[in-house]
Amino acid sequence: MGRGKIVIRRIDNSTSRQVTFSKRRNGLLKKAKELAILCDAEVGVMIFSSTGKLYDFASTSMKSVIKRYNKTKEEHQQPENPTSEVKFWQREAAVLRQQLQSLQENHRQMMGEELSGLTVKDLQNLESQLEMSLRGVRMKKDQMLMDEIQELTRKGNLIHQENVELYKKVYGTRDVNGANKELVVTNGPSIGEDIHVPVHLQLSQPQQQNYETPTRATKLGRLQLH
Amino acid sequence: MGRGKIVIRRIDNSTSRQVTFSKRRNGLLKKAKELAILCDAEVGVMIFSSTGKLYDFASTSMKSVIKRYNKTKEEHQQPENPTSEVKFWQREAAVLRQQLQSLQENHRQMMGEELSGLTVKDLQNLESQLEMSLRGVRMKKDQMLMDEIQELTRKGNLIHQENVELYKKVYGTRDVNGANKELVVTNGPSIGEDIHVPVHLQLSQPQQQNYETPTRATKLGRLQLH
DNA sequence: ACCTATTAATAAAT
DNA sequence: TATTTATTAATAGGT
Repeated sequence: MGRGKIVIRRIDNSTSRQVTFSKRRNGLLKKAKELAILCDAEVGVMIFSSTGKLYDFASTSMKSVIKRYNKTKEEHQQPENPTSEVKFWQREAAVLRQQLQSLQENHRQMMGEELSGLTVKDLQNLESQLEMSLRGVRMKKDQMLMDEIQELTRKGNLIHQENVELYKKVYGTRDVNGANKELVVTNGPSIGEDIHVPVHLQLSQPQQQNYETPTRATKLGRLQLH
Repeated sequence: MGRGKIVIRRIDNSTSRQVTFSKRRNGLLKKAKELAILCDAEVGVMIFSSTGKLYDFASTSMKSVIKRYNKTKEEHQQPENPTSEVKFWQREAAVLRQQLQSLQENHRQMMGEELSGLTVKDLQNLESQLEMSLRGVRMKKDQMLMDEIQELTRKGNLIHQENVELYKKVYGTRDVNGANKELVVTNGPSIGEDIHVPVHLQLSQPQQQNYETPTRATKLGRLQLH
């Protein structure tokens, strides 16, 4: 129900994700209200954004909804038993720590470190994965550069066109090939779109330039945890 | 969004109310699921029909959602009875969650996914990193294969040596170049150590074989968290 | 439950 | 973030 159809899958682009979150969150809360009013139901909705912010709605009060929920579920252990609460968070931390550790090991292997425990087959698969990633990254990069080139070309042509128009206004249509050639031709002969083909070939090479601060690589390579 | 517009007000007709409840309840739950998936949010919905029946959805678990809700509310309102131990673990979990998120984003980028937010420079650095990793992985893999070849060669030579000794015991030292050549030479002429040079060159190519279950790549590529 | 005209939600662009 | 607009999705009312 928008300009195009979408697949229900995590939205990669973080800006779009945030925008969509904002819209759909409001939509969900509105629908919850309507349901409660139209159908005389008791409704509670809790939403935590990925950044941890809470958005909620309760037709009566959240306390009441939760109480009723617990009652229905026959789990009366919600309030505070300080010991159990500590245990809950300890377990939470343990789970998170384990996930972190697993992901870290993974990350190190993808960085080409800590390969000792792997079999040849593991290494081949890792190699394939890295090749695939590399292809994706290069494709994206090339695309961005080509887009930029195209945009610049477009603008160049516009300006060139403008020059021609200005020239006509200043000198009229007579003597087009005369002394003014130098002015009109300044931009070079025909700024064509196909200029990107040789450029593309250049950019695909595994260049090791590093002509600016390599902040990103450092960030990627040496994520500091704890 | 139906045959006619409706006002958001309690539906008098009990049958219509029930039908609408059923439809809109499903709609709400569906939207909640979609929001959670699309925007990476933690969502909990509880609905009690006017007859008291419970319908609910939680992207993680309702227990977790309620706990988080209570925690968030509690933090923002009363400086209650903050058992320092509970607070400690809550902070611990928060820190770990943040680290996880950071590492996950990183991981996705190294997998060639979610490249939308990056600049060309970022992509170049990422590319360099992937190339470096790839070199490391290939080097390790080649080393392992070469070690294996060396080991096999060593064993082959030992067996060959043994064969020679056995031959001597059976036929004495006479006629070493005679009809027995075929037996002695079975292993090929001179199982040398330097055989690895051409082998190395072969193995360095970005082969895409995948002739066995890619369990490792899958594991690396799709680490499931939560 | 199913059908479909109609409204509501929202994806993408701005 | 807010607004606009083209499209899809939800659903009201009917069978």
